[in-house]
Amino acid sequence: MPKQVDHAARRAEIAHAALRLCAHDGLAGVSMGRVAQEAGVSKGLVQHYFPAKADLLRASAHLLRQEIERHVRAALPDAGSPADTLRRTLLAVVQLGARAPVLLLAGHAFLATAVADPDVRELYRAGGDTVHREIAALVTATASEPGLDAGAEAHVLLGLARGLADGVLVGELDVTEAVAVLDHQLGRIGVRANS
Amino acid sequence: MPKQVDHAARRAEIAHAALRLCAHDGLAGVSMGRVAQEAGVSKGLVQHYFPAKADLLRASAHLLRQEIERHVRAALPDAGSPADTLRRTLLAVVQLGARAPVLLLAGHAFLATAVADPDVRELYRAGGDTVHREIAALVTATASEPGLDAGAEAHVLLGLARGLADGVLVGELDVTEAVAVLDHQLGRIGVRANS
DNA sequence: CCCTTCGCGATACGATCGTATCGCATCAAA
DNA sequence: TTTGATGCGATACGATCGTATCGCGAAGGG
Repeated sequence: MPKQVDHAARRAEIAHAALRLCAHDGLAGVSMGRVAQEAGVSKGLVQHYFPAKADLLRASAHLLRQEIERHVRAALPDAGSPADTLRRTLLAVVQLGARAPVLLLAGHAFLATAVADPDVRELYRAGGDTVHREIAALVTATASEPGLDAGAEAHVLLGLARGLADGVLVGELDVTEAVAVLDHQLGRIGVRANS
Repeated sequence: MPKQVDHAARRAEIAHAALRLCAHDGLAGVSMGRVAQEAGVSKGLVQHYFPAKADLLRASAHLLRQEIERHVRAALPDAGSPADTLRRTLLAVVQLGARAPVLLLAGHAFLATAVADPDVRELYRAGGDTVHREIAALVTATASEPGLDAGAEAHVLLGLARGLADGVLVGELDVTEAVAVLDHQLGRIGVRANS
């Protein structure tokens, strides 16, 4: 057999470069040539790993989902109480707006393709569902208030966190305010800021 | 004087066509030629009213803001109590995801340009601020719970509404669920669904 | 009735797009 | 060391991009 390279790693590198461009200029700024330049490789190489542009975009969307998940999970190094885990998870989402605007922006840019491309659409739906289930489980585990509808609360918290992240992104409010608002809402279902 | 036409109307028509394309394919799908085709005019005409593409995009962003405002205000034909107004306003935001996905999608597509272009960025920030102020005023006017932080509540409600709209958009939940979640949260600050 | 002035279509241009194709190193197997 | 499959760069091509420029038709004032 001839030369062997880490196929997956190269693909990820290129897709990552595409995400960076996407965050900076939107999907409009993503072209094969620019991705190659951003990744520091030749245009031919990009073509080698992604025969068509659609392949590259799909791969980028999948990578994006992984990256967001990684970012959120990275905020939970030491798992404390369920209440703590819940709060830290939501905080991580809110902080996406400030710490990883790249991911948020790319996520928004892909929304348009999500309504057109069934694959990407399913990616969004499934991703959202998974997070919602996890949040709901944490709400149930916390359960300091009786008679709480965990599913509804999860939707409130998740929707709120995402809305706040966008608000932070456009400078409508800063992270401190957003965190305060989130804690305010968390307080209502019995989750206090300190641990 | 030679021929006279409604300059502003033509500009609006063209910008509207751009928004439609933007919602369908994202900003990547907006080109001078396609906008002309979508608007049913010649490419030269588009160029006549918008010398550069950036002009067209800026105008589209401004039109988008107006359209969203119009959509929300259209949901308040008969102004009832402040509580009713508050609920209907937020409902209108949530229903953007189902009834006018074009506007939501275009809004997301422009987010990337909002972080780059100071003009568009200010558009987003100012728009968000205005809505927030109005919501906060309505919360204050409703005020069935004592000791409520109207600003924080407004952020919760607005963030939630936007997050829910996105959720509806990608099919994560349907409008009925989203409305139920919104009403659930509204109930907490003393706003009931019936009037 | 002519003539100026503006609205608008048509065409042209270089740049860049996505994609196809070719050719040359490179390295494992024989 | 020969060999052949493979990684990857280079080049080419038509389409489409954004923009510049020209010219005709129309319409109202002289």
